[in-house]
Amino acid sequence: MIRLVVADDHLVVREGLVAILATDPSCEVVAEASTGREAIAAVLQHEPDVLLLDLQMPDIDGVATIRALRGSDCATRILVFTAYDDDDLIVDAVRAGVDGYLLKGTGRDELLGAIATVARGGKLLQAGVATKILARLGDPSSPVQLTPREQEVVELLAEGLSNKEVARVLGITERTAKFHVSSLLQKLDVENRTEAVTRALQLKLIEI
Amino acid sequence: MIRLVVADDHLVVREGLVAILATDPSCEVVAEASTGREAIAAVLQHEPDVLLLDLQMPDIDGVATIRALRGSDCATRILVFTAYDDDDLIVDAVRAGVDGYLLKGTGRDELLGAIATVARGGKLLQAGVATKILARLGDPSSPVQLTPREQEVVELLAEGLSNKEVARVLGITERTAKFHVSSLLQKLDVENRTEAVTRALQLKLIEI
DNA sequence: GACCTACCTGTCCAAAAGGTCAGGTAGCCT
DNA sequence: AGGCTACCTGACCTTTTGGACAGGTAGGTC
Repeated sequence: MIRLVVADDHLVVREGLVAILATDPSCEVVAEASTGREAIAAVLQHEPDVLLLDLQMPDIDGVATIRALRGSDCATRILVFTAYDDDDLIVDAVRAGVDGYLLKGTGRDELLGAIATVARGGKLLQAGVATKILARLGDPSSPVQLTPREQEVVELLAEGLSNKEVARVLGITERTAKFHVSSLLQKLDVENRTEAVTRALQLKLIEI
Repeated sequence: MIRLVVADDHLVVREGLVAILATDPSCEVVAEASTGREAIAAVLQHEPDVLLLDLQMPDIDGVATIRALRGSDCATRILVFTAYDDDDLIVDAVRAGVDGYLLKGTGRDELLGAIATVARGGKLLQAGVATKILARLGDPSSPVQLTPREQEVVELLAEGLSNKEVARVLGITERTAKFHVSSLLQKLDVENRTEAVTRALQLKLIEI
């Protein structure tokens, strides 16, 4: 018998998971949680075999929940079940130590199979997810590594600051600000600050 | 008795909705669909009272599904149930003629109440959704309306093109390109082309 | 000490950017 | 016809930008 805790902030998703799990006599949902905090409390209290966890939740988000549980001594396996196929989140979650990563839309058999797998101590990545991970780690196509200063500068560029303004904000001379901008243009392989901002956004170096 | 069709590409969500609806003896799910095409076919075949519809689906997306059904003569009420609280999608869906808009995470009572409301012919917008609609329509805080030419120019700016390059691409003089850039800076209320790109991205005038 | 990186600064210069003032055309609407 | 918008162009100006030199410091590693 596999004991589970289901954590998702959406009632409908929780109900759906519970309904599907109810069709498998070897599964038993011992608790439900709608926030990260509730999920942590439920896991520590019930010590289930598997935690089915959404990444998006109020108060404590999924990744933080994973880190908190991994920091405790509980042996519960964590199976992420989320709508997000965002690269960064997947990488973060996997780094935080999940045992499996499923995308919402997963079918009944795949879901039950995944639960059985991680309950046995196995690891599991869906095909699409694995592809993203490998694409990120295996093929460092754009390992653009900015220095802390360059990071600050590119963020200010996105806000439309001139070299002079950047210099004032950072407490350096305009000449040095220009130096950092030039470094950025080189690293990002672009010809002007406007394109640098676009490229930085594409590479997710900055957000707006 | 309210007859429903449930359309969502995620099995878990469909199961969740069905499970919740099963607790209400006045509701009956007559069909499920996992794509827009299936949803249209199911509605035309069963002519349910209410269609519970997700906006994100393979083949035909939710908004297109709504338009297709509104174009037919079926009297089925459409209740959108989606994870997206994206402003544009909500506005599009409401414009396409939905009878209600619920966000995933809606509770049991609210869901059943909403279904009963639209089945009676009522309209329904969740508080959060209504706020977004009003914010968009009632308070035209930034009704930045670019001319076709300005739209072209701002897209080229995002690619890092200089005025001279913009002029060459558009077949105009550099002076005219500068004119359009100046117009953009005014409309977007910014001081330089770099900030103009950032602002245009924030306003979703362009994509990268 | 030699070496590396990150960081900072200077001078000189050509190009680009952006504003101001002053025009032009074409199409559409009342 | 008059008014409107979108679009295009010119001359002139100041500021900004970005590159090409050529250096400096501080902290860390080998």
